[in-house]
Amino acid sequence: MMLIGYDRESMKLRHFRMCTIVYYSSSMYIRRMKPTPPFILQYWTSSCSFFTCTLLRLRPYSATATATATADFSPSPSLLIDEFTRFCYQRDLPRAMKAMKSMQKHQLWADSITYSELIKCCLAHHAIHHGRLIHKHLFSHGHRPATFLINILLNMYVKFNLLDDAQALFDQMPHRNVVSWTTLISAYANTNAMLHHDKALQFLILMLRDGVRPNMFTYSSVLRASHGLPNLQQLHSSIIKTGLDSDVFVRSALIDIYSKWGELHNSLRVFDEMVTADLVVWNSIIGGFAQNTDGDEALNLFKRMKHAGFWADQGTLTSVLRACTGLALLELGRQIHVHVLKFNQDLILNNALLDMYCKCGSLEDANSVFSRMVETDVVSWSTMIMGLAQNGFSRKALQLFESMKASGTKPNYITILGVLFACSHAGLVEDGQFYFQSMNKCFGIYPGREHYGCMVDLLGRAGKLDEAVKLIHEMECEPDTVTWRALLGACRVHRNTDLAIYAAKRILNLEPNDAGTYILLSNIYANSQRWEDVAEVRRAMRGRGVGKEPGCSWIEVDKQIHAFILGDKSHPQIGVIRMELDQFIWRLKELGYVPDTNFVLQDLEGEQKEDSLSYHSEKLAIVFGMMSLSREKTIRIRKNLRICGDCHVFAKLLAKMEHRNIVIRDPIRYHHFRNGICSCGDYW
DNA sequence: TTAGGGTTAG
Repeated sequence: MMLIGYDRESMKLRHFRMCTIVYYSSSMYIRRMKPTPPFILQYWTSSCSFFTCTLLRLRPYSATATATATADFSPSPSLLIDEFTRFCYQRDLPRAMKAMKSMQKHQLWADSITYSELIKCCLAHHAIHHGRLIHKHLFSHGHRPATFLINILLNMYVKFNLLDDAQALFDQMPHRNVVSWTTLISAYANTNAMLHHDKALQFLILMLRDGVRPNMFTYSSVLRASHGLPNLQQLHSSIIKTGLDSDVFVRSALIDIYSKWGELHNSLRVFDEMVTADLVVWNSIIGGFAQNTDGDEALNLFKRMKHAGFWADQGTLTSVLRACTGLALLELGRQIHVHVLKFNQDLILNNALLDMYCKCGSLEDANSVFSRMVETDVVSWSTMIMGLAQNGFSRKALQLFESMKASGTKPNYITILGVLFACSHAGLVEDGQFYFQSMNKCFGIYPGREHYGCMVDLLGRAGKLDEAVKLIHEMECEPDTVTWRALLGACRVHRNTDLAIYAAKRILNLEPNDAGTYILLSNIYANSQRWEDVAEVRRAMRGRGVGKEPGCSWIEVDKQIHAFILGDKSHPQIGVIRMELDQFIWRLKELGYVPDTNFVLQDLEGEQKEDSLSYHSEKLAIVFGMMSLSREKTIRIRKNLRICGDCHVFAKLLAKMEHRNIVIRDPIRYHHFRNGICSCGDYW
């Protein structure tokens, strides 16, 4: 390669082939190079073209400079563009940017593809400043880049999450094609803000008015922005009219959005209409059901998928684990764990596995997975902290939180929630207050509704009802039903009827058809022997058509799920189970067990009262577990309602008498019964 | 050049 420059003495363009080059940037000496061998100039990196050079011309084979020619180096346009292009393709961002600066000075531009490579490089390095310089260069000296290239810039701003910059650029575009519109629509649809979703939908209309036809990219993006079912159905009809509903991306987006709106039948319909699905669509539909707490259907689809000849990938297994988690299917979860080992480096999948073990009440397995994970993140730690807290190991949860801080992982909103949950469920009032008061100062996390809910729960359970009410009044955000429910629960435990009625009414103002609150209120009246008020609540429920959800417990035995519903006698072995249960109650009574009739919801007397308690679903499930599972196996039960005080005493005593381990998961927390005590310390 | 699935709470 030769260097080309103007010789200041002759004022002519010269080729310098043999020289020692000393070159400067401003006045600073940078480098000196001797030619080896003479006549052949070593290939110089093109960085020399950006400096004023002093060229020391040498005689052949002479070591002494005989003449000095100082030249203002002025490279040829093609050379500069070639260098720039090379750096862009080499992803050498600093050199490419230098080369671009020189091009800008000489009013030179490379082709669009080269800039797209450079912008990719900026995105990879999150180099926003460089991205803006490229934007400036492309529009410098009145230059007008092609629509293709502006689209790339537009996408760059979107990926940098600079939507205002993207919008400003879009507004300036003289010509917008389907990609320009789709990029902007997709940007607005992908945020969580309602306002942005509205914009995405407005832009779809403007796009149509502009005569630009949406394609599959546009529809698969804009679907995310749909608000409500009518709007979604409208979009779905437009998609069918254009014939784009056969596109797998569009189908997948339709399945996702129908699932998001809880329209699982529509999701399934869209899915079933497909002639063939690829793996991702299967994952969409399985994930849709798993996230909508319809684990049964998710598992059915998983079976169908395997039947159709597909191998599960990380995404599938994560959703299937989530379904197991929701249904508390420990044995199936363990089987999935075997498949997970193939993807043992996948962080999200491992986190789902951790959560499955925690939610199925097997902390030993969760600990074992956690300790073997090569990579952990804030979700892994938070899952473990919450898992320990929910399972009654509050101290361990707090110890783990300290380890997390020591590991350098920054806690997030949910981590703190787990910490407060641990405190509230173990009665650690002072610890809870300390973490709550320091969360903003130490971790920069402002307390949200959920944190206040935990604190109300913490104070309320500890009997500090006045402080709990004071805290609700101090909340910066409006208290919601979760907050009032926490107070209501505390009122029930501490028998504060007046405050309970106040809290319950606040809940019913917000959710007039909430069966749980009516039941809790009726419970409180029943505990205070206010049977007329109980009847009044029942009347209000009937008036509104609100039904009490019957207590239901599930247990997994030999890969089969057995459900026990209060008052339901459909289980094939129900007669034997009831007889066995009566035997256990009789033996326990001899050891001092007295049924706690405070938990009966009806105004019944004597034996009748005791009877309705005897057949609570969890008691039937426990007895069935004892009959079906070998002694060394833990009896694991999932419940739809909170466990009642009588069943709690029953489980504790039975676990001791029969030397069995029993775990009951209710909608809020877990109870591990062993040797006459429960992990919750009777505080729940 | 533009689009798709999976993890922690309630």
